[in-house]
Amino acid sequence: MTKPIYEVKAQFFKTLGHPARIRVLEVLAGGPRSVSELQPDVGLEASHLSQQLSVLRKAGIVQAERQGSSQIYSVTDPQIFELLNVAKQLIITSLSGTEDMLAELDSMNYQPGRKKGSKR
Amino acid sequence: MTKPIYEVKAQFFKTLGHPARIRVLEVLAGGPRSVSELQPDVGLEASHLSQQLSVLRKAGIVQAERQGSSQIYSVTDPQIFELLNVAKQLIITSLSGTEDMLAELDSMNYQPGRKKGSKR
DNA sequence: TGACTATATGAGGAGTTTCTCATGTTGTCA
DNA sequence: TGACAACATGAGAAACTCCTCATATAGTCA
Repeated sequence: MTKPIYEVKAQFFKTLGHPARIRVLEVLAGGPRSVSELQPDVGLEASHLSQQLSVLRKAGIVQAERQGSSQIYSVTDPQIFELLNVAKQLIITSLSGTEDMLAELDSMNYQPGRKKGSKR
Repeated sequence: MTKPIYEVKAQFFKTLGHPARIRVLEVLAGGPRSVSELQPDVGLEASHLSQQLSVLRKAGIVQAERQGSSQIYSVTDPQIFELLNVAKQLIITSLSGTEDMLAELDSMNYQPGRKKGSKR
């Protein structure tokens, strides 16, 4: 009952298809972190974060190691960051194609009065 | 109201998180195709395929061009194939890590009586 | 124009995911 | 041992996604 490749791939992408899970990976790019270190950056309620981490863990994308009373999470395979980078590239390229989003970016740059750093 | 990067990324991966949509991209790797050319390979009922194509279109991952009575679909940015390849690599590496799946692969190789080529 | 082909859109049930709240487990430290 | 901290798990409502079926639109060709 081995699944066809495209199903495994789709499942894999699905696992990445959640803002909090992406956020976790972005933070882990800076090195291993405990759950309580992740929490403020990801900004989820503790149990919810735990659930999202469990999704990433079950997919084999991150791994946890107990250290005293904390669990230290880290990515299993640094290639994941390459994937995130290619995705970013694709998004940038694609933004240049869709007029409205480009316009939005434009307006961000051309209005010096706006707090540009206020996102996030 | 610009979305934070991790939301856009998550949305992007979500778009890839469906077997049929991955399948479409795999077929389009061989060059542009009309909907009716895609259909047998993807194996969805026509209207369902149309809906999935619309998801990919709205995400800017594929584009359609009318040619007579057919729509010819193609990928917008060939970098998407790089993404699919990195994903494949990650999956392969990750398979080597999870014992059960490796065992499954093993059993495929060690049973000569089985039709190995029967998938897909 | 009418019949036909190719593709798209909409509505709705079934299934899945997300998130909250309550509770469980495991480790630390006094 | 008991109290506390750090994390995980489970149940359930709300929101979303998938898929089917019915219908719509656009192009071709007689």
